[in-house]
Amino acid sequence: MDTTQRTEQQRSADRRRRELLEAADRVVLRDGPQASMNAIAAEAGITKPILYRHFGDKGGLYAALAKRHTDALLDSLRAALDAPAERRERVEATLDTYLAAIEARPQVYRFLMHPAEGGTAAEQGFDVGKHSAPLLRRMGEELAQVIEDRLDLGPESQRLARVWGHGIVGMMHAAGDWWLGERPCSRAELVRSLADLLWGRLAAAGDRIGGPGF
Amino acid sequence: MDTTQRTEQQRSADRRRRELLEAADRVVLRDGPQASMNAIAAEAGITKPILYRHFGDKGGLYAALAKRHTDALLDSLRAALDAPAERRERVEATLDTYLAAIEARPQVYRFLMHPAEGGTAAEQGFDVGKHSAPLLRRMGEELAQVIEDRLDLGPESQRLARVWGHGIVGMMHAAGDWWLGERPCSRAELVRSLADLLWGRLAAAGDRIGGPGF
DNA sequence: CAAATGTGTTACTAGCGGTAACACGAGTCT
DNA sequence: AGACTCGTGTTACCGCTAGTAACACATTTG
Repeated sequence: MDTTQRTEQQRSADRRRRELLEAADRVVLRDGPQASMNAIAAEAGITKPILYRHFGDKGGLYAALAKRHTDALLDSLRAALDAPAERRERVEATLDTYLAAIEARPQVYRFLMHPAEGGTAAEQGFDVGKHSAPLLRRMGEELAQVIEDRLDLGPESQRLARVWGHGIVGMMHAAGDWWLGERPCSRAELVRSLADLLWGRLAAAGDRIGGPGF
Repeated sequence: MDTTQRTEQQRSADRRRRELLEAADRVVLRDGPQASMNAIAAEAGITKPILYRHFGDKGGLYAALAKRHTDALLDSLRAALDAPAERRERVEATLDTYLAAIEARPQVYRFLMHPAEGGTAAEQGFDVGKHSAPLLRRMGEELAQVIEDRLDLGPESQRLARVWGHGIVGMMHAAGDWWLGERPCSRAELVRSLADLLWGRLAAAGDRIGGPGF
């Protein structure tokens, strides 16, 4: 029952845990989302059962690994969202922050986007704590909170903020994913185009000749 | 070399193929994206190798199954996009069509969106359909085409249209996914909120008290 | 000293995607 | 008729995966 014993051993366990996470990080960076538990264990210089003792199952390792990156990315996004600047500038900075992150480490973010997708049927029965689609949902909720806190949207503000939060995050994600694959333009151009979309240029645009009347 | 023989046998093969696809459809509707080849074969009353003879590998079966639903959904979306009405009405009709579809058969569309399922390493070698979501890409390209055809967006119209196509589709998808999970409001409310976002209400909204200056 | 605890191993299960080898039936060619 | 092809179906297998049991070693704690 000594606290000294517990803290000392726990400290060692935490250090190992961090080392294992870093090894997993390396493997995911190299092999992408298909990284196997065997490969991660080998990279860490150990064998599988240790991974399972530390993280329970693959979902646990995924969750721990995801938390690191989502927390880091969300911190960057919060900084961009909270910068003292015009709204348009803040929106563009936020978009650019996200796109720069996925551009720098595409494999990691592809890994983060795909939820658990377990092999066995254990996932389907009861998912008390792990059903969440982690990164996208968290970003959506976070953005929704910022929108609701800072914008005056009238009586439906709460619902509007949440819908917009998830919608904008989805827009950012899908456009970023497509852009990463095709690279049809520079990052700055993409940012400007998306901000234009959010700024109502879709509604303001004129019809082409032979337009919607037909 | 008779044409009659060939067409006869091919007709039979096509019929079997359709039957197998319908069995696969049933299993996916029941078991979700984790449906295994064994389960599909059992549902069809046969064994695995026949599936592989017809569809090559799991990706082929996925692609064939996906094509059916994507084509059907895209047809509905095109109809909504081409309706003779105001732009705002068309946008809302398109959003509502998509949301009604995913509401009616959530499992199918979850299957279509999350195909990647890291099986063996064989999948990694030749990636016919490895891209995260053919449905999202196709919808994005399709919408981009409609936007470019019908809107006058100035000199950068082509790039803008493609970015917006993928962005709007991503917005629709992410918001729909979140909405399906939480059901925080009615479908009509969601449609209106998203259309409001696209109509520039984000840019037009006023600041809250103690706003961005802090 | 002995008990407990974290670290590590080998060896295994069950299921997956995918494939070879073989067997049967129905039309076709000579 | 007999041989030949071709599509349909099987069983039995491969290599891989996630996950687990059983056992061994070191270290700290009572």
